[in-house]
Amino acid sequence: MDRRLPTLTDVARLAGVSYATADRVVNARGGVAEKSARRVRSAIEELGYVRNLAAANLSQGRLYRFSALLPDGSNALFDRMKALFETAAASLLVDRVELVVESVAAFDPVALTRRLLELAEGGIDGVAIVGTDSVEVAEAISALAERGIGVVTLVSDVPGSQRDAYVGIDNSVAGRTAGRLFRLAHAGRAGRILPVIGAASARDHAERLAGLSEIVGGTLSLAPVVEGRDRHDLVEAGIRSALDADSGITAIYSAGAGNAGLIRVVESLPPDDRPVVVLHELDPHARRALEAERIDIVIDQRPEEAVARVLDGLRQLADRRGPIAADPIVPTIYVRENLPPADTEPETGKIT
Amino acid sequence: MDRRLPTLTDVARLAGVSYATADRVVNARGGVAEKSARRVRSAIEELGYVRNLAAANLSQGRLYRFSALLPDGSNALFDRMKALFETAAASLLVDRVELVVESVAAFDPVALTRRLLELAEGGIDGVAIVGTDSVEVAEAISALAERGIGVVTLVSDVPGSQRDAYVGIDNSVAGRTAGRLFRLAHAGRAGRILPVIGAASARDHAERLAGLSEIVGGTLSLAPVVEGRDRHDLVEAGIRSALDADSGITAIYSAGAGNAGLIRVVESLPPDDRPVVVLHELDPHARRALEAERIDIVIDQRPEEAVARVLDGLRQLADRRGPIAADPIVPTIYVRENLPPADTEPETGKIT
DNA sequence: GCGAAAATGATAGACGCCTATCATTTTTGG
DNA sequence: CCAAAAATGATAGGCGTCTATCATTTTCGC
Repeated sequence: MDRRLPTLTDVARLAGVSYATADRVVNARGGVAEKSARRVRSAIEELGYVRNLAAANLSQGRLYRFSALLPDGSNALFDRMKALFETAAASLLVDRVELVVESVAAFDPVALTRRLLELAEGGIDGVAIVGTDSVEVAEAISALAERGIGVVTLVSDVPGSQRDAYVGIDNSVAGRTAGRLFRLAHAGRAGRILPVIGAASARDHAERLAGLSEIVGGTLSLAPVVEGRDRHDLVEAGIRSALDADSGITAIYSAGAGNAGLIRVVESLPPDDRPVVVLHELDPHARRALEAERIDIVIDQRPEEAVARVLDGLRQLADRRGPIAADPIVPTIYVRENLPPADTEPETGKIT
Repeated sequence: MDRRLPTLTDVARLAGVSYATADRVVNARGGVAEKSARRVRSAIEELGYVRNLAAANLSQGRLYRFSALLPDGSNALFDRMKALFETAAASLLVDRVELVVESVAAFDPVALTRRLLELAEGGIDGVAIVGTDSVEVAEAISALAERGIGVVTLVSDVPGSQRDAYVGIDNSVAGRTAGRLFRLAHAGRAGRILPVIGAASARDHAERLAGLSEIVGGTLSLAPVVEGRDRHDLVEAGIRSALDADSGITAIYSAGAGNAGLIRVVESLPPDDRPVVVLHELDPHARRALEAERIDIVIDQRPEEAVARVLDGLRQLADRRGPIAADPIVPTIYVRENLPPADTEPETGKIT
């Protein structure tokens, strides 16, 4: 049954050297004649030897220590990610991975930097952070990288930094995707899209908007942008006045948060004569609106996938299994019919 | 730095019993007074003890042996899955997981059953199969389940069997999703959708078609179904004659394979006056057509995710970490703009 | 061919868990 | 209260790797 895999002892025997020499080769300790090294390598090749990571880690009492720093404040996406990280933390314990999820002040590069440097002192193996476009943070990342600590940026990247990977969507792609869907939904007819963003200064929102503009054109035009500061009330007010001002609006694209406000507006319109609505992030509001056919499309970042990739990536980095593979996360399109099952966790709120 | 996690020895000490007794409790060997067992359990609780799986497996020389049985013949989806399994196999070796990917005769329950029973004899730990609706196969699965071998069905389920999980999309959901997109793309205008399937007897195709019908209605109707037997030439011919016969067709839905034929037809139509096209599986043909704006939507099963889930699930089953979590895989919608990067692997074919 | 340097061999202990054995203590029933 | 049964303790060996030490052999330069 349980055929065993070759061990380093097998390799040494086949190579005709001692275990010690084989070990010197695989662990690059030096002091081995090239001739012997070659024999060991070819024995490894021949036997298909693969080092037993479990045994290796056991022998060193290795404990992976990772930290995920998420911005505080309430935000559907980060709340979800936090929950996902915490669930993952429990099951990772079996593999000797200790994952700590922390909050840091949102939009505060200084706080983030400080915490990163503290972690570096604390002897951590890897960190996941939500990037901020700031020089301090980029420098802190370099400091971590120097110590061999893996750094993965999540949702938002830190441009020009030495992070090992970015896990998140390309916002320009997301915007173009929205644009494509608007074109599809207009079926060649003319229309005007009302863009709603948090702030023009928010890079991700701006990128989405730029992506959208790339695709629309021809029969579709853009109405003046509403800046809703990601707040329900402002979003609601902004959209209402835009709709009042322009009866030619056939579509609404919300690139930011505060979508409860948008949904309230749409709910007050006649269901059979409302604009096409595309928004971001599948939070409970969005899900309900989609189910009620008040909106058409939700573009989502797939936090589940992002979290899984982050953790995978951090582990690989910690094992020095080479640079981590990272195709970008692709924004996912949800319509009413392909919604994933709702999270049924009763939200005990207990943090362990 | 490397704080260590509590070991069973720590637990025993805290509980005031010997290691042997603590071991008897955690491994359910029996012969322990309830009073002692309780003390051990509460010590485990208090320390947050989690058994070190790596050490456990090491001590037992455990080698996970999994097998993935995929139908032979050439099929874009299964080819892709095969490649994914093989890539995964290499990196799983580090974790002492031996994964063998095999082909079995497609649509042949007898061959599948035979191979399953052989594997059961061979002392395997888990199997992934593409289900077939057949009693023999269901019985073979039961036989494996009895021996404690994990069985996961992939892409297509085996109804009424004891498989531990099904990993794949709900085809009815896929069909409804397509329907929703057609409604969106018609923007309230009337239209007629031409459905193309492999054969009416193929359950998955039939389910997709049924899903589609649930959603369309009102202004949208269905043209007579084209059965293309998943062959390019037949699909092409079928669609051409359907389009000739009915100039009112505004959309085409291909629920099966043979889409190269469909694409050829669309390429021969004027780009600015062609039907809305939705088809399944992001193979190279589909990707090119999407990029060239000859088709509009591809609904994909996400083979990457499916394969990852299968392997994860098999491992969990082998470790007896309880029943495996399984939200269904949700069919993904691709438009031209949110395509994942193409597979650029040069296919060296080298397996290490 | 000699001494120094380099390479190699041999081996032990640790990591945490599993399995097994045997001795000892405690509990139970009559 | 005693014998039998049940529970508990103590401990050894092994899994594959890493780290370290020390002894021995081979190679090299002159």
